[in-house]
Amino acid sequence: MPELPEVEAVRRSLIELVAGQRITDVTVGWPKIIKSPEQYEQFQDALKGQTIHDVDRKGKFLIFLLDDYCLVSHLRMEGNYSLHKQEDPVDKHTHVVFHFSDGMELRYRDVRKFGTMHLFAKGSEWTVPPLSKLGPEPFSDEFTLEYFKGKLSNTERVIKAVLLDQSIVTGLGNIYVDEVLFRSGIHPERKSRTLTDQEILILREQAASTLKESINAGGSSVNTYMNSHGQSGTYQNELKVYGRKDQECYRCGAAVQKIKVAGRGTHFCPNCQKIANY
DNA sequence: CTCTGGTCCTGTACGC
DNA sequence: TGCGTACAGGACCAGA
Repeated sequence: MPELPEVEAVRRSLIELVAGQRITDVTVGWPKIIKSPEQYEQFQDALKGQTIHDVDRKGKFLIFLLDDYCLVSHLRMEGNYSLHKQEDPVDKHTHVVFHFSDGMELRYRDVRKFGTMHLFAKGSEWTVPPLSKLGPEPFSDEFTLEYFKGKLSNTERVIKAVLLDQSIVTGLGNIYVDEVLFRSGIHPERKSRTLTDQEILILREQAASTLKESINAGGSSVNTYMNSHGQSGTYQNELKVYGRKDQECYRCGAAVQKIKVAGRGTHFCPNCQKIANY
């Protein structure tokens, strides 16, 4: 559920909590979260003695930079980090704990257990999945009109499926794709190759502006999502179609519809986002 | 190539 | 009131 703006909110709050912290030990309560190294014991061993220097992000991935390693963390549906004292009671959904030399600990909590962590030797993280497969972020210089046009015209898929594909553009998830398509006046089931140059231009602008606005609002707090300080964002109040099934479209008053597209619940306004004629 | 459906998970919503 | 069941979803994988 956390998408780019929410992960950015987490990154900003997290860096204040962990920058400079030295890891003395790591507890792993659910080994499946650790995707690499294959043996989670190696994950634990490698991290002992490492200091966290910075927390970066690409798309929906958090990237912890350590002395010799790089920890790549994906929160998936509802993973979250928080700092605790050792003596604080441990929630039953806490699956990974990073113990620090000052006695505090960073806890990774994830009710669904869908989140992932990859540990790589520093510098190699961009050469292997998952980071190597990511396309540019919507507001990056690499996300040029030529690039976007090329990707959209090169496939028979519907636009929603293309926007969810992290290898084409990274950071959008189910919520923001619906919002961006609404703001662009484009039906989620339009074949991406039928989009006009003008529509592609608008889509690119709206993808960037929607995410930027949400970042500035601290992200959206749908389903009680919060950053690592326990603060919620406010962008959920700005959502125009997501979660508004059967409610009036803010723009035209028609009832917002919910259908399934690319296997996902999809909200759109049938009046503002017409598919006819294509 | 692309779509569908299963997988991983568990809390929540819903029907009876 | 309480129980069973369907559902949600990011990324990935197998099969059509």
